[in-house]
Amino acid sequence: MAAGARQNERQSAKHTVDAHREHEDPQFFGIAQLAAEFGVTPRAIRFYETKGLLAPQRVNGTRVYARRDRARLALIVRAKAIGISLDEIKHYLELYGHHGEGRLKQLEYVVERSGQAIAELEAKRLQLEQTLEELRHINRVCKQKIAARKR
Amino acid sequence: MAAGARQNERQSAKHTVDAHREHEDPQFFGIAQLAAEFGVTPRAIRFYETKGLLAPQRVNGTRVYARRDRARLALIVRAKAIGISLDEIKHYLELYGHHGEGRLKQLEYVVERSGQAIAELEAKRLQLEQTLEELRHINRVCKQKIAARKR
DNA sequence: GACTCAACTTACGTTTACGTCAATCAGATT
DNA sequence: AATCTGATTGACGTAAACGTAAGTTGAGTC
Repeated sequence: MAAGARQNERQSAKHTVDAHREHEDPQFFGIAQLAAEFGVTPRAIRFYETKGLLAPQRVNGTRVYARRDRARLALIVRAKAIGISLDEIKHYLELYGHHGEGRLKQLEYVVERSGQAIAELEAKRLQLEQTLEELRHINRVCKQKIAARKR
Repeated sequence: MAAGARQNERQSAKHTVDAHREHEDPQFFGIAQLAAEFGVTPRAIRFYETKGLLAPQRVNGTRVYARRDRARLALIVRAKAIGISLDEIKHYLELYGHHGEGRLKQLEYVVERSGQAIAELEAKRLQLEQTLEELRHINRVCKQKIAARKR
């Protein structure tokens, strides 16, 4: 992860220029860099792009990701871990994109959609907590039985 | 859901026998019944069986599900909603199966595995709550902006 | 200027989780 | 006996989410 950043530093010969950038957090990121950071493959990131979830700038064809893109990828990865499909994630991302500007109609739409999304996720959290509770029960019971045998 | 149970009652002509069973909860279930109850298709339930997640008794080839099978299906559906693969769910189910009997070694294994499962689910819950928090933030901000415009 | 090397595209393959017929068959109904 | 309903077993299809291989290109390195 941090190793990827180190390699990029080495590539540049301008020590002096690098020196004054050393303490800023980076503005842009490469695909391999992000892939390593979020534990996904570059292939996956390009795939997300074909699905319209990401749209990084290009420099001579090479993808260059800004911090906004990085944040979007972070949300994609989290949402995937929760078990949300890429199609649904696309809707989430649209909420992220449009909640700054927009006219009243737009804002009201975002409120409604995000409200729905929140409700769905809370339902999912309920399922998760029920399952967790059952597993904790099993764990508890087994520990008790083990303790009982050692007496 | 409850409509499925009603249909089965109607099929029997022995009113007297039915009458004394009326107030017991059913022992067995058909595939269409369970499918309706849990919001999945019969095809899906059969598919889970081919994957070794269910093993109902057969009566002349017809699948008959006991309450234990019903409970397993409930867990399958919940786990799927959380975003767990059928392969992983299989492991969960094995915990459910083996935490009653078994020798000490077995019990200790179940404790360890269920402990892992709990840790993983708690991690997932964290991701979910982070995402929820961000959505709530968006929702809040948009509502404020709308309120600001109406002034 | 040849070489390296990462990143790009295109195309096809794979796994998971089912859906969709089609044919069959057991019971219940008429 | 004929029919109808509901369930079962293949066989095949499909959509999502990538993996893999093959060939190309642009930017620095020797």
